[in-house]
Amino acid sequence: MQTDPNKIEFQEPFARSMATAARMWRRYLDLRFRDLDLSQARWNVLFELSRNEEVTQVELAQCLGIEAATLVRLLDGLEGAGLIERRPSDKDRRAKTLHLTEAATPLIVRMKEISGASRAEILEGISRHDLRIATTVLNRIAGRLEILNSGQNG
Amino acid sequence: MQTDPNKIEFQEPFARSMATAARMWRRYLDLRFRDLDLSQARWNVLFELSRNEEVTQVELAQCLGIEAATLVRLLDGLEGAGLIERRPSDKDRRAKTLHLTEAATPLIVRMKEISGASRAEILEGISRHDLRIATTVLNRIAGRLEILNSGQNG
DNA sequence: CCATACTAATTAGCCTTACAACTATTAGCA
DNA sequence: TGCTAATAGTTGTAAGGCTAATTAGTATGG
Repeated sequence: MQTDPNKIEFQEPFARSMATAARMWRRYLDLRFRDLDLSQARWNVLFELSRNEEVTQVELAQCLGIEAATLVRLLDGLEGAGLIERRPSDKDRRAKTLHLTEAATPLIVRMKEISGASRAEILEGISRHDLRIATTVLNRIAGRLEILNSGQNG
Repeated sequence: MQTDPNKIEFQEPFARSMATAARMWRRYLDLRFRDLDLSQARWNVLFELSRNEEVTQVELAQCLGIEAATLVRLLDGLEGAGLIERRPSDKDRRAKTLHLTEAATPLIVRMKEISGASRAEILEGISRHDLRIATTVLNRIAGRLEILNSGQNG
């Protein structure tokens, strides 16, 4: 570690804060979504799908930054609830393309409201400037971790 | 929502980045700790305990920002691995105080090295200034969420 | 063309986390 | 003092995330 030692004392608190904030954020959203019988994880799937339909599972997992195996169960739940459909791809018989159902659209509107309101509530009082810096930092970290993780696995 | 609409477009990307970065960070640490048969979650417990022994489970859960019920299982694992002990409190017969064993100390040294090195690796190239702003933002969020969550539950 | 390597989706099994319900104990108040 | 409310720890159950392994299908190299 030839890193500037002055920096190290900032790194540990950062890591803790990030982990805690992320956990609590999810918890809060799960709470807010409970009336709709949905969770933050499922909401993310629906939201991503609403921006980008016809994708395959692998592609969607990539967008969401989760493993394909994790996505399978989320999709099982959403399919069981009648919110999405899996259709066989006509290009590749292994693959399935994902589609929102009619039932999903009003729900997505409602969820957008809730998640937007929650975000505003949680982030209230934080300046645009700071939020943008924080976002940049987090993006950079995610990018770095993607390299590091893929370096170990593949 | 009478929030400045200009801000909203920054909020959604922030939330996504935070969730993704936190997930990937945990994943990377779990990978790095695998040789030691430990996980990021257990490491956090040991680390917090090394700074603050003799606490009860409720107190420790508070420090870590997790539920007491969640901590129980983590402690079960650590106790099974011979790294901690639960002793009955002499002040309150319901409570137990937590203590590291001899076996834990060399492991903690090793884990501190690994987690420090990982942090440096992941955060490399991010300026102290930005990191501090990001930390402040995340801390503020955690504080806000604590209020919001407790407001719903208790 | 066929054997081999890769890829898409799934399943099984594990860990971390949460909530709810339960037991034992303590604290408060009437 | 004795009843009631709160608190410490535990257990049950469920969801989300991961890896590893399986199955089916595609691509590639000889």
